[in-house]
Amino acid sequence: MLSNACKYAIRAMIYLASRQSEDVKVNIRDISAEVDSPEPFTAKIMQALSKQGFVSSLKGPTGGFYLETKQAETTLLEIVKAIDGTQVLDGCGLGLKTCSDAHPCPIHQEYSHVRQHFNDMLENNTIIGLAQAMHGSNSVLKNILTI
Amino acid sequence: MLSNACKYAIRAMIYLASRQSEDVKVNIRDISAEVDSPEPFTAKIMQALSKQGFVSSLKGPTGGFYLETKQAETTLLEIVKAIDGTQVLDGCGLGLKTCSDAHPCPIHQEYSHVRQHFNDMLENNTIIGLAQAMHGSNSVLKNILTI
DNA sequence: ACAGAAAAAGATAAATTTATCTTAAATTTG
DNA sequence: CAAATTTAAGATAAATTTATCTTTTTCTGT
Repeated sequence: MLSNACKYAIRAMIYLASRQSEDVKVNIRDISAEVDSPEPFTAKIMQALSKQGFVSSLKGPTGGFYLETKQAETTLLEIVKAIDGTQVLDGCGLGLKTCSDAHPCPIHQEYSHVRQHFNDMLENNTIIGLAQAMHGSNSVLKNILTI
Repeated sequence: MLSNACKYAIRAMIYLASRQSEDVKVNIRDISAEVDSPEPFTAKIMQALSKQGFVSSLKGPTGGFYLETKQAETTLLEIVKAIDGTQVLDGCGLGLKTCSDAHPCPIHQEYSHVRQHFNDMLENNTIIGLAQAMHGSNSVLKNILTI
C-alpha cells in the first residue's frame, strides 16, 4: 500500500515524537536502529522530510533530528502525500487514466469507498497522537523503540 | 495499491469475459490494444494467468486466450493473490514484521479495517460480474473495450 | 506435408525503488 | 582555532518491477 520509504518516514517521525519531551536531537544511527530501517536510506528520507519542513534538524555534535510542537501535529496523510504522492490516494483502482465519476471503471464506486476509508484513516491520525497512544499500550513500536 | 501487472491482468480478464459469449479466442495483440497495456508485458502476464489456470489458451492460428465458464467466476481477490501476493492484503500498514493483534503497531486497528474493506471489495467482485455490469453502463472500460 | 499464426519460454533491457558510499558543510566542545 | 560529530548533498550500486526481444513449440487450414 505504502512504499518502504513512506513507512520508514512514518515510523521515524513517531519515534521522534516519542522523544520530543526530552528536548533532545536524535541522530540517524539511533533513528534507524530503533525504527529498524537501513541507515543511509533513512538518512535520505529524513533529509527529504527536513527539506519539506516535516522535521527539524541541526548539524554538528549533539545535533540530529527533532520535532517542533507543530510538526508533531502532522497527519499521516501529509506524510504520504509528500513521500509517495497522491496516486494511491486518488488514482483509479484499475489504473485507467480516463476513469472518473462520469465514466467510471467497473470497480469505481466500491474502490472509491475503500480509498476514502484509507484517506480518512490517514487524515485522522497525527504523529503525536500515535506516539501518545503507544504509551501504556503493548504496541509493537514500543518494543522496538525506547520510550 | 495494486501493481501494473495486476491491473493489466484484471483488465485483460474482464475483456476476455466480455467476449466470452462469442466463443472466440482472443490473441495478445487484441487484448493489449483493448486493455491499453504493453503487448509483450501483457503476454507475460497472460502466460502467468494461464499457468495458474485463471485463463485458458490455445496455440496456433485461431488460437488465443479465452475464459471457461468457471474461470469467469474468478474473484479479484484470487487474481491479486496470484499476481501481487498477500502482502497488501494482510501486511502491517507500517511494514513491521512483528505486528499482530497481540502486539499491534500504532495504526493496527484502523488499518486492519481499511484492509478488510479492501479485501471484501476484491472478494465480492467476480470477473463475470464486472463484465456484465459494464453492459448498459457508461463504464470507462466499455469505451476502451469493444463489447 | 507445409506454411502461417499464435502462445510459451527464455534472455535481455529499461525504469523505478531501494540502498549505499563519499565528500562537503555546519556546529559544538575543548 | 582545531578536532570531532553530525546533517546535507551528490554519486553510485543493487534489487525489483516493468517492458522488450528472440526463439521454440503447438496448432490450423490448405
